[in-house]
Amino acid sequence: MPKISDERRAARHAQILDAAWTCFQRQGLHATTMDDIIRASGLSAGAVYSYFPSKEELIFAAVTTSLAGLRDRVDALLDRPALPAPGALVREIALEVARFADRDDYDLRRVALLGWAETQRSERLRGVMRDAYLAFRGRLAATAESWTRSGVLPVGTESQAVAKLLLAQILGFVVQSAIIGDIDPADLEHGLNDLTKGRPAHAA
Amino acid sequence: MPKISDERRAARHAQILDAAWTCFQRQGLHATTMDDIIRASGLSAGAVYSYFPSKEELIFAAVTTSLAGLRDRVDALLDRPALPAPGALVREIALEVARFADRDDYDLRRVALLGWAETQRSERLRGVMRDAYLAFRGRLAATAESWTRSGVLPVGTESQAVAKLLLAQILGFVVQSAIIGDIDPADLEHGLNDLTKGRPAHAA
Amino acid sequence: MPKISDERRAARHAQILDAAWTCFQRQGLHATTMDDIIRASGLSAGAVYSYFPSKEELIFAAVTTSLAGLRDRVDALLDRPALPAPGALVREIALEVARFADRDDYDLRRVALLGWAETQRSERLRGVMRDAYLAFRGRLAATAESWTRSGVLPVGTESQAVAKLLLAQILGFVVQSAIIGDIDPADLEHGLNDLTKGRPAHAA
Amino acid sequence: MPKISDERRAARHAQILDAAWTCFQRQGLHATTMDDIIRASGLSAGAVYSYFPSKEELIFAAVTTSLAGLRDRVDALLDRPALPAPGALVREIALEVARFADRDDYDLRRVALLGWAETQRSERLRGVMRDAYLAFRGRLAATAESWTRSGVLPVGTESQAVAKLLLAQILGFVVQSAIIGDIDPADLEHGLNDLTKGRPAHAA
DNA sequence: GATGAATGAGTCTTCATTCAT
DNA sequence: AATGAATGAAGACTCATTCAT
Repeated sequence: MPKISDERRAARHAQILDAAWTCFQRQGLHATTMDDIIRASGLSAGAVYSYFPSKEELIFAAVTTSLAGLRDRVDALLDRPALPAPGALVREIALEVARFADRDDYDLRRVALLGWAETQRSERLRGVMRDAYLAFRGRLAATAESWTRSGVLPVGTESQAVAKLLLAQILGFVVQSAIIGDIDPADLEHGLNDLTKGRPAHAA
Repeated sequence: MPKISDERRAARHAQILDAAWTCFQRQGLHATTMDDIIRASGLSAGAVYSYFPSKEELIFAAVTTSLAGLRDRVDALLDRPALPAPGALVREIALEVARFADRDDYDLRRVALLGWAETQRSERLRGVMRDAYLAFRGRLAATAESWTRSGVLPVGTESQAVAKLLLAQILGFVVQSAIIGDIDPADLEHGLNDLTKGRPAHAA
Repeated sequence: MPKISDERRAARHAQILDAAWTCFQRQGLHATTMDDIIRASGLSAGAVYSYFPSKEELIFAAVTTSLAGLRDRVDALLDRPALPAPGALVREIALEVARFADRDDYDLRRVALLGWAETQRSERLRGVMRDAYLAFRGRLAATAESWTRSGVLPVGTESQAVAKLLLAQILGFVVQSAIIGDIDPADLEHGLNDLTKGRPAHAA
Repeated sequence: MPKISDERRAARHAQILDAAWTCFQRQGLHATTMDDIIRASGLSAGAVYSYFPSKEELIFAAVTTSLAGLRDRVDALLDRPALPAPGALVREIALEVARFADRDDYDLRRVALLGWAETQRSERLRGVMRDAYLAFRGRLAATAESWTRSGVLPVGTESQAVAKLLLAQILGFVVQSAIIGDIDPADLEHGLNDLTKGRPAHAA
């Protein structure tokens, strides 16, 4: 029987995670100190540590939470009965990624870069992220299959290769978005359409 | 010791940079301590600091050097008189990126993730990286134009959009490569060919 | 540990300052390491740094605190309704300075030399010290005026010049005291009396 | 048989000492690094170390040299056959101290403060400085005796006490000069004359 | 349960001095 | 004799974590 209600616990949890992301985003994962997060959360050191036993755990939770948010949004997009053509779908997903901001100071694109780097340090995080992207890619492969079935893509399409390419386009959009900053979701669609209208490579 | 020769200076410089990359790759940029690098380089603290005035500068140099290496390799690929079709070109570039390893313990893909994250902390690094990717994209746009001229891509092709898409594919390959690890340069080509063989979106 | 009481905070503050002075006096301001002070204070590095954000700040606080102690003692001397003659007053002040030792290992005279040197490095410290000595001299000037009013000094006395001379005598006592060590407060009075009994220069 | 002439050696010696003082004055004794001095001297590290075996030795030489310069100037003043009255003499000495500048960036007053502080760290330096001031005070005592003989000071004058007071006035002038900066050699004379014109303390 | 002061190992960096060339 | 690159022992300061109150 906790002295504090479950709701209150969950609220605190979210409050800390929010504070953490605000800091992480501004300063990066490692330049952010626990004190930064503690202050931003408005709680005490002890309180924060009662929710997350270490900074590593907090980083893990923060990245994982973002990944789950991304999954929910992408799932919503892919669960529709009638799916748009590849170019349009990529545009829509990229747009959703760009829009993913719970608060003003939260941008999934910047978050992603930090999480990816952390992946090189934490085996566990790499595992979770791999699983998330693998699941994402699995859904894209299923989509490719449905495109093949409906004749949008030719018979014999390698759905896994298509899924890898589409995921690459989205991830690459994130990188350009965060570092160069001059890319628009529609650019992906336009580029893909231009490429599609060309003569197939093997016929050149 | 009297004045050291320029060659020797350059050799020391490279020796330190090598040591730094070995460590950075193993532990990430910030978890690597100067002491790690100093020990790995076989030099003394003072010697390392006489070549790089701070850890930040060393990180900057390490990332920048990688970027220059990438540029050289990509340039070599794009400078050929007869360029392959889009799918094949993307495959070749991705292959080159995957092969970019001066030593066993150096992998441009892993390096890239670390550099991208650092970009969120260092305005200067972001600038340099932006410029590098912008130049890269410029070359891809020029390639798209030549494809348009040679009829590989249709008249009216937005070369900038195509370049953004192609760069996205390469960057996204890097991410999947580093995190999931099951992607092959050929996957990009195959996926793109499958997509290209489909009916153009607007004609569906 | 919950919030610490103000008294306890003040006690810790004084404890660190005490430790600092003990070290400063033994080894000088710059040869004293933070570790020396930390060990002498019996606290941890973090604790010391939570009270004083840097060594410079600690030096500043230490010198400033001494200055305040000096001011209090001198004020007590000058606030008396009936002031002694110049020679006696200088002797009394010098005696007070020589006695100023909160603990055995604290001697304002040695402290002064260190603070004066530091004054050449720290603009801020120079400002504080200048203000302190200016205030001291102001009080001496007021004293000179009262001597003039009571006829101890002749009409037309330049109270500022007298104040400068008296302050010089006290500061010079400090220097001789710290470096030569064979000077007694009474020496100042005797010397001044001998000089005073002589024929005025202009009347010679 | 040295490869380098004695003159050249002496010139080098002076050159290093000059460089040292320039740096010491700007930054203080301890904040000045050997590298600062080496660069300012225009010589190599090895060269500087062949003249002064350690930084401590260099500091000692620098302070000692200043002391010798001071002694020469004061001696010149006190060697005159007809000495002025106490107030005028103090003014002249203070003026000489204020003028003591071999180069623009050399000021004996600032130097003095640094040397005094160092005195607390170096037994040897304290000894040399004590001897120098003792000698100075000896000359002032002799002067006091001659004043007594010539009737400027009353019979029974304690020449040692007078000398201590006069030295205090000069040293105190140095302190006020370096820290407050608004004192003039003439202030000492005026203050002393005002005090001298007053009724002797014992007669008050 | 909560607090936040305290800990102390660990970080980056400097700098007096040496010595191979 | 002269050079200046190299050394490496300190130094100032930080910060994840704990635990007495």
